[in-house]
Amino acid sequence: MTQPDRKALEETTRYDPGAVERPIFDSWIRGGYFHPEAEGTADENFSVAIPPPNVTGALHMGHALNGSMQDALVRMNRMRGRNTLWILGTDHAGIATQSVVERELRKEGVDRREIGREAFTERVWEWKAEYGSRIVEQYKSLGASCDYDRERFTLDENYVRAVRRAFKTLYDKGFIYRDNYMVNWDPGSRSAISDLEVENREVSDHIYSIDYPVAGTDRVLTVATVRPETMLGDSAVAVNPADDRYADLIGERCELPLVGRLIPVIADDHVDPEFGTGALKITPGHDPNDFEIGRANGLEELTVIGEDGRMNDAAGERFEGLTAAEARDAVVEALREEGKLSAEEPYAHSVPFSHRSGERIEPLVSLQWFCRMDELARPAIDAVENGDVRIAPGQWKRVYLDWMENIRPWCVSRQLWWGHRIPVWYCDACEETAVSETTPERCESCDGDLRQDEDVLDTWFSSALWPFATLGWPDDTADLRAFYPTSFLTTAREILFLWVARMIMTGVEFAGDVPFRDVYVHSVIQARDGRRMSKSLGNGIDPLDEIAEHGADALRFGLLAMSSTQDVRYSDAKVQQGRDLANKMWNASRLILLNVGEPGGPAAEEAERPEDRWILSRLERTIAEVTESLETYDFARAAPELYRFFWSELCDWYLEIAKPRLYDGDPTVSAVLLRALERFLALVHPVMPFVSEAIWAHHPANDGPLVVHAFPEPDESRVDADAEGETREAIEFTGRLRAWRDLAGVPVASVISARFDGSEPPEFVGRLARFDFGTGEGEVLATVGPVQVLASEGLDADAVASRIEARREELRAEVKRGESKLANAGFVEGAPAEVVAVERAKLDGYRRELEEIS
RNA sequence: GGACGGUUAGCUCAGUUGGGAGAGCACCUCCCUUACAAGGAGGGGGUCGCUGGUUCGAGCCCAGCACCGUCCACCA
Repeated sequence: MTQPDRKALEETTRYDPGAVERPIFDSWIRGGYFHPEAEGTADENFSVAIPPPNVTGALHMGHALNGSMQDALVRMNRMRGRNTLWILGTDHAGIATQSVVERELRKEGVDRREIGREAFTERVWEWKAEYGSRIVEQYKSLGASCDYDRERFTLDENYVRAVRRAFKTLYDKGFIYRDNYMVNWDPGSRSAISDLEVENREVSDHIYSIDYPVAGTDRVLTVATVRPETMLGDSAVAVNPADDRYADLIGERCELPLVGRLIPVIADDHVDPEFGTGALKITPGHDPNDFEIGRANGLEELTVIGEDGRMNDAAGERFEGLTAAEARDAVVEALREEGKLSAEEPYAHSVPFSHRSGERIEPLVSLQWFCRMDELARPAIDAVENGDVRIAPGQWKRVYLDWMENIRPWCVSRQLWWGHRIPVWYCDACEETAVSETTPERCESCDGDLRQDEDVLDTWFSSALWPFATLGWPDDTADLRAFYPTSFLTTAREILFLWVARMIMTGVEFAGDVPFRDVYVHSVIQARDGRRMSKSLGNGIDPLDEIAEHGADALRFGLLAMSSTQDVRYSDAKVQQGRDLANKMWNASRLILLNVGEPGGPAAEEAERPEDRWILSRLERTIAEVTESLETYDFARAAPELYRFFWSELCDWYLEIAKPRLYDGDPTVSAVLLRALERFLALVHPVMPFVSEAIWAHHPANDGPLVVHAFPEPDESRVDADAEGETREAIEFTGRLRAWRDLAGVPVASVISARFDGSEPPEFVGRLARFDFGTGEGEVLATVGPVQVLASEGLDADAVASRIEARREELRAEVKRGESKLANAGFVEGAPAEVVAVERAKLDGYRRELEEIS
């Protein structure tokens, strides 16, 4: 904790986040405030598991936004006295990390296959030790109050046990199985990937019509295809059984051009007679639809494209070794030569690409491990339907349920070296398969040598266990008992299926309860151009740059303020607003803290003046509003509300109103200001932890750091509607007088002589508007409501007259509007009585003012 | 092909159950007034995407259309 330092307070007229943030963060760490003991129950405690960033990653805006949201709620609950844990860690991120290290090796001229699996993974671990947790350090810059002593990694020793336990359990239940099946093959990473890692992109291709001669006849079947290169692996031609044009050909054979193989003409309902020629070439080895049709009809699954994305020897000498793209041109050329190409037209369609490598997916049949999801999904569907897990905003609940209802098997094996190696061992001697949590020495059946499966698991298989594996599962640990289930999850919607849904499934299955009670799906912060921020587009903005320039509090405030239910374009205007607020807080606090009297005066509660009661009342309303906003994840409402109260009500009005009394040492004002400042600092701390803690260090009531200060509860007894109304009226009237003098062209410095007709307003009205109501005599030049402005040297009579005429014009328009509205029988009879009454009162007011003003 | 969002001031976005269109930034005028010029006071600026409908009254409700975005989808 920094020591209160009056000199620093006097001299520092500008808040400098760069100088303040790190020492404050270190003091929090030293105090151990982020490291709770495993005590109490999950119901009493508050816990969050951070979405683990990739170990290769750097903090980006999505992390910064999500981190700001989590930290706001974590800090608020910690301040409320709950035993609070925010667990963080990183994900080993199979493909991403392997690629990074492979790239490094390539720079040294080394291929990973040369050094072998063991040496390679050793290199990855070295890389991880050196660069791996950079992102964890970056979370500290943001001020994230995670428990850095409990940092986890998805390849930790204990995590390996969790993954193996999960795998074995699912295997024993029959959910996990191995099968030769069509998968999304990513030639870039040379691995299978899951459906969720595939993105469809619109591509301009050509659609080709190819003539397949029907054997023993002079007829041809013309098929349409966008992938002519796969015809080398065709096993059949299919037509719709109800299609009269081809009914007589079913059961016949076609001669496959270029290849000469005879393939059957089969009937299948999947064929749409309306599309193309109504005849469909069937390549079970290289097309997901054809694969299904092939299996249904017992067709041969030929492979002509290999795992490297090139044509293999089965494609024939002429094409072997070509990439699929090259082979396409070559096959088209060959067909043209043979006169088998009857049409070629441009064709736009969507094509699957690997989300990881960006390469075009090559559907291939290969031997992979799959996890059947339907039975796991059932309780996870129930959990959301019955409210055990609440998903907000509401539309995402529907999206989640739709996906879960139609869930398909998950391909969990990856042909990589970096990751959780599949815990399956094969015995070549007796062909036994062993699935085990621990590494078996010998084959149990024949004592033969065992060989572990070469593949690793999908990264998401391990992250699916995150909320409980980080707490020690599969052991029954104190952490699990104290902090599981976690309290909530905030997440980007792109990982709703990839991660969130799977956590719910595994949580129910393994940990016996849902992993979190609330899921809040936040918006996406887009680049200024409205697209996603991305490295390749070069339109990203680095949150660390923003922190360096404006401070972490400013970035947090800005992100929360701009976060919305809809996606939003990043603009640093809101971040600057946060920076300005931090500076304003600092300077207003200087004014207060350097001028308040000695402690021991009357309590704020005893204040009697309306303006004192006004600010205390406004404060409590603000506390209620901000608290409710935070509790409902409405950060975009909470942040501006904090700004509005502090800047506009406390600084612009109350401090200006109270200054003379403050300088005079009025003890009531001191008490009011100290109370307001203390409660506000605690209220704003979850959003802007650094500046609030920095100011708190100088507050006389400081008896410990703000990070563990009580979060303010709204105090209804301080809400005072009368004082609010009275002061609001005085403030509005001050504004009218200021506007009047501005339009009348009165120089700022000159005080306007005036008389007040009736009982005088609060002292501050005249002072802040620079009107002197005490000078009785003189010619009345104008009236502003109850104020009679007296002629004096500084007043330009013409300007005043035109100002008055302008106002009268406004009033006449208002009167007209009100009269016509009230003359409308439909309105008077149809609208609620109070709406009509309000309208009448307004009309009366305008009429009165029109009479008064001259 | 389905589904879900969005369209409001020059920019980025709010707008609770339908009762006189808001904020921040930008802009204009004036002010270095002893907390803050990253400041203070005042001000200008909008056919709420388009077309119909319901209603005394529509940014808000209903129907249709247009454009932008996201997700899901095995039509070659």
